[in-house]
Amino acid sequence: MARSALSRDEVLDTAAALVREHGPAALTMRRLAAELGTAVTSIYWHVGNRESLLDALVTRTVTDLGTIRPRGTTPAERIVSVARALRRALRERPHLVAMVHERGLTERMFLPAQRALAHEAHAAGLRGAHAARAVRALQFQVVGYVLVERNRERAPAQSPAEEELWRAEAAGSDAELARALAAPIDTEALFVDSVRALVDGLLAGASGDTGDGAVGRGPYSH
Amino acid sequence: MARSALSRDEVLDTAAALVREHGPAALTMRRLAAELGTAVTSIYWHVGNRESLLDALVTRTVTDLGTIRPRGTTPAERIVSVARALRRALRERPHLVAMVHERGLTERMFLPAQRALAHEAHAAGLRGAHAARAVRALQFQVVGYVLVERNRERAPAQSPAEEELWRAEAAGSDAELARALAAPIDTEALFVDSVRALVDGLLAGASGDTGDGAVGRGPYSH
DNA sequence: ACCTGAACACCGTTCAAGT
DNA sequence: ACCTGAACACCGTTCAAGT
Repeated sequence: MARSALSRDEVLDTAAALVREHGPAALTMRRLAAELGTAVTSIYWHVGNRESLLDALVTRTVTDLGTIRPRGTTPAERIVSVARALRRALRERPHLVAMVHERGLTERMFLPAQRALAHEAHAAGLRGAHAARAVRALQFQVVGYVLVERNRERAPAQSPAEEELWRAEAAGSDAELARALAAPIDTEALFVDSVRALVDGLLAGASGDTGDGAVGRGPYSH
Repeated sequence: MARSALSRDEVLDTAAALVREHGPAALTMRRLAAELGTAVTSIYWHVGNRESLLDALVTRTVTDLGTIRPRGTTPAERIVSVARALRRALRERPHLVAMVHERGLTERMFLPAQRALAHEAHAAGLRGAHAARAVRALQFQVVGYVLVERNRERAPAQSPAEEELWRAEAAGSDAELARALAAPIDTEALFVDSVRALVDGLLAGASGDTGDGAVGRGPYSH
């Protein structure tokens, strides 16, 4: 049965669906062609090659992540809300986000959120280079957190032997701490706690200076 | 020329060298065989298949990252020193660390550092579940930071058009902030600032309680 | 302008055969 | 116990040929 005309968008749609459902490894040109009901070589006419097909998928994902609306009344609340919204968006498309990451476009994907954070940092009284550092610290933290979190989810089950090791070694100083570290993590709660603690630390340094200065001031030289 | 007996260790060594010098994509069974001067199939006798070869490389990397010695006098200083040592170790083997990450073993790799952080959290007066959260917040932050940082380094050059966009949009509120965000990042300084700020935020909540409690206490409900 | 099958140079892996 | 070449089923990509 001769299928109706193939289009670039159709190729991208089916490719995205393939990645979403079966992971990036499933996106081979031959399988994609089979899914589309065309010859493998037809795809090349529409998207060039596999590399630029992936580029296109990644670009799409980046623009999809474009909308961030802060919620809450205080700057700190609004920053936490941006962080949470971002985390949710990233977690909804794990494979595609991983592809964005592999291609080094994580930062670009983050531009809209960065803008929102900059606004809130300003509202919180931070200025100039000082504010920029706070924005970037938050940006790195949120993105980094989600990357680590995703990694944990893919991780093979922890061998019980290792947990025992942990417990034996650390029990001397704080048994409850050792137990808590051996227990599973509530990653949502930890995320909010982390962002909150960082925001507290960042805003604590907020005085009107425009400064070149460091965010904290302790003697942590190396 | 018949080469001397092949060994599993020799296979792993050359494989690791290949990854370190030419990236993970260069590690094909055929190329590895050529490098070793043997038939492709000999490798299979020693390491099973490509998958378990990668497993072995990753396991090696994890144990290599095993030694962490905190430096400094206050707990806060010592935590920052652990974070910096860790960042350096991760950055020395970018490809191998990426492989560890892909295989979901980032957390395992982090066990020794986790132990050191737990010790310092205790010394700083944090206890029980409260201390565990602080340890994990730091752990996620450091690993996440390095992941994001590595990503930036692989990123394609930012198009000037985007920077202009940024500047135009944000200039209204804080011109210097906009300029600072358009400038390149001193990632080392940002890293230390971020860790410091997080430590400040985490230790600010430190009172003797064993608590279930959150690290901060503000009303950031959603 | 769009689609096709044949062909090329690569993969990882298996297996029967050697020593 | 260790090594080998041949063969298999997969890749992405190119290209001349069709409509």
